[in-house]
Amino acid sequence: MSGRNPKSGADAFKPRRPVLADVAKRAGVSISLVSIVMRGVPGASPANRERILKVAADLGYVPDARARMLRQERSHLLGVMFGVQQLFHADVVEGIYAAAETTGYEVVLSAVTNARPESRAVDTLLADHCEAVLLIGPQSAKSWLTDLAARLPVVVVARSINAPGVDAVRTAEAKGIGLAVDHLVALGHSRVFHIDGGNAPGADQRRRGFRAAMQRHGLVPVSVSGGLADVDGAEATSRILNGANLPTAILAYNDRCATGVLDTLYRAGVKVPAQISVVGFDDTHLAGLSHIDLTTVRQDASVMARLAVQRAVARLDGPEEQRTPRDSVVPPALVVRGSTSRAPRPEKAWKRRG
Amino acid sequence: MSGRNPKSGADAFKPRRPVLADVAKRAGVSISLVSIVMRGVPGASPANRERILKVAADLGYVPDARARMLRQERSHLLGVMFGVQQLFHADVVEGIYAAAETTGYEVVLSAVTNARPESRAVDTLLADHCEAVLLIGPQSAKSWLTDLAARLPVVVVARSINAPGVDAVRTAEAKGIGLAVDHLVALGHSRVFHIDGGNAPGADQRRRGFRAAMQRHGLVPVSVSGGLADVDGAEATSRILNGANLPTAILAYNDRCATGVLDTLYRAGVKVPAQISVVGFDDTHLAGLSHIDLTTVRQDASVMARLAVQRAVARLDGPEEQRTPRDSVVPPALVVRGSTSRAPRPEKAWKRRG
DNA sequence: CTGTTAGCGCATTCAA
DNA sequence: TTGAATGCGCTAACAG
Repeated sequence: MSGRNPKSGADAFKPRRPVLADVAKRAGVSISLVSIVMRGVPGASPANRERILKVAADLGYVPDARARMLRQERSHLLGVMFGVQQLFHADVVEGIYAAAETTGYEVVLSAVTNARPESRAVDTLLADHCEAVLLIGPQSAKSWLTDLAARLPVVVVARSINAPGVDAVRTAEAKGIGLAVDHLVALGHSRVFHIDGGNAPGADQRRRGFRAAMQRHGLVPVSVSGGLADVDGAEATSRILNGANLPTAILAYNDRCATGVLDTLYRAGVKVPAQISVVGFDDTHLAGLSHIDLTTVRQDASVMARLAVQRAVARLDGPEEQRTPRDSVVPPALVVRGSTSRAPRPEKAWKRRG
Repeated sequence: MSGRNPKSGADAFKPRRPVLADVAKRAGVSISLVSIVMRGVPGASPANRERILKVAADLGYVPDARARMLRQERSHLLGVMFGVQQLFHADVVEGIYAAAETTGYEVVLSAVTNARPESRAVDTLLADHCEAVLLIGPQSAKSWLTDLAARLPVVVVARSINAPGVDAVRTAEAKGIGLAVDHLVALGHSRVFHIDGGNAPGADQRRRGFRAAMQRHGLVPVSVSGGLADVDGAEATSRILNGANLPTAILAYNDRCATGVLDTLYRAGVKVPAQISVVGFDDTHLAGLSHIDLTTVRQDASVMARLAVQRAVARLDGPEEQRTPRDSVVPPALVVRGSTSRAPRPEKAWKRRG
């Protein structure tokens, strides 16, 4: 009970969090020695090291990231912008953490939500002194990305973008759609519709890829405007069902959109895949659920994440020839599940009721 | 072109990011005036304010969060730990951002992944000087939470915990399970099994709630060990199907687990809900997909998020009587969908094949 | 191996 | 309304 803090009068004040000096005083050494120990760099005797670590633990000392980074020339921080509700983004984020582990960089997350636009998300990343930012599926204008890229290395993941100064890691979207079309054509389908993603990441590439693949097979490509949510897929499907021309297969912009398609077909009493085959994109966890059991084009999130981190680190620390932005294209793969089957014979094809 | 940086010799150096002093020099005013303007506090003439803001924008000045927070007594940061793959957590995170918006606190995210345990996630939050932490569905030991709560306000969301010093915002789990049991009993079910969540958040409460509800109806509660992933639900269902005693309804720990249940039943040729009814928990986006169409117990993520933020802020800034931790219980609601129906007549009940 | 010193960018007294 | 000085907690360079 002796030797307590001899500060004047007041008895109950908020317990300040311990700092380097507190640890030093308690251990009877200098501040810089404690700093050396906390950073794990050589320069302290084993005995002191052990004792200081013990004192620090006792006090509950946690290094102050703010002060540490303020002092250091570099932050070694990678900023990641992602959509908190996006299944595919979650896969990429997980991969980014794993990939960053071995690089000496820390990851800082910034979420995009309904109430939090991309610009806000990135501003906090900048304020935090991230050295590079990885943007997952950004929707912002190209010019905005270009401006951002003038300030620090920007790696765009899962959006096909051709903006100067911006690194991109993307799936070969057109090729992926091509795989899906080839698969359907091999199953005898000829009336294949594409429900596109509107302005969503990669939507344009997928639309083009669809057109090219269909034409390659001598078929007529029909694209219907959709979006990235299930409601978009549902609405588009309703429009299709109300139209004159009916497909035997639907290629949705992504898995989530495809669930909306399945939904609407199911409610309309259309059998999948007997009457209409459905293909998604992404191979999110959703697609594998056996009640959905969706044939889909797989984007490899962990490979994309690894490449994205590699690119960011190369831009920052790599040799000169690695410091310029580039495109990294990851090959997609078709995952065949139960939502596709041989095209129905014309006379057995689905007819509108009533 | 006069008055350029008079630094010696070198011509091409890395473009340092602008700081307060750069803006001040360019605008021909003092640093502190720029500071006043950037913080938006009174003390500058409208003319100056406008000009300074313009210069700052031109230079691409972004306040340095590290330095700002180092200087300030308080960080006004709320740390949020969440599982990046958890659908329900995403809903809560979104709600937390929305709720924090009006409080003057910023949100800092820290993800838990396979390779990143909760302790690491929280350590970064502490290093960042968060004033309080909101932990979504933490799995860590109670003692760890108690220790943490000794350092700063801790709000646990979606886990029923009775740890001293810890705030909790949770659903009335037992009541939710009770609603599900009541629903099933009203449909004539008597052989109801519960696939539990093992050690997962709330699992124990749900198990107890199940037992109590069944006994209230004079029925025998059967609990089977499960978990929070779909594979857990699938495995448990296999065991059930191989057992001697067959249920007419299964209550899964959560929606994700329930999809595993549906999956396995589907593969085994068991019709849902004709032969077995299935109920989930959470009402994640998953449950509403019509191909899953799962009757489930809804946890209101946005209400929970709002309460959690309120509690954190009250602990930090509230009047004295608000500064002690407490439990906030959110009522659940049953969402009836297509995975439940009237119990099959005994003679029509599902029989094992072969 | 250890302690001393300076300064990162900013907010904040206090003077002018 | 403005400007000069101080220090937040820490690291880095140097001196003992």
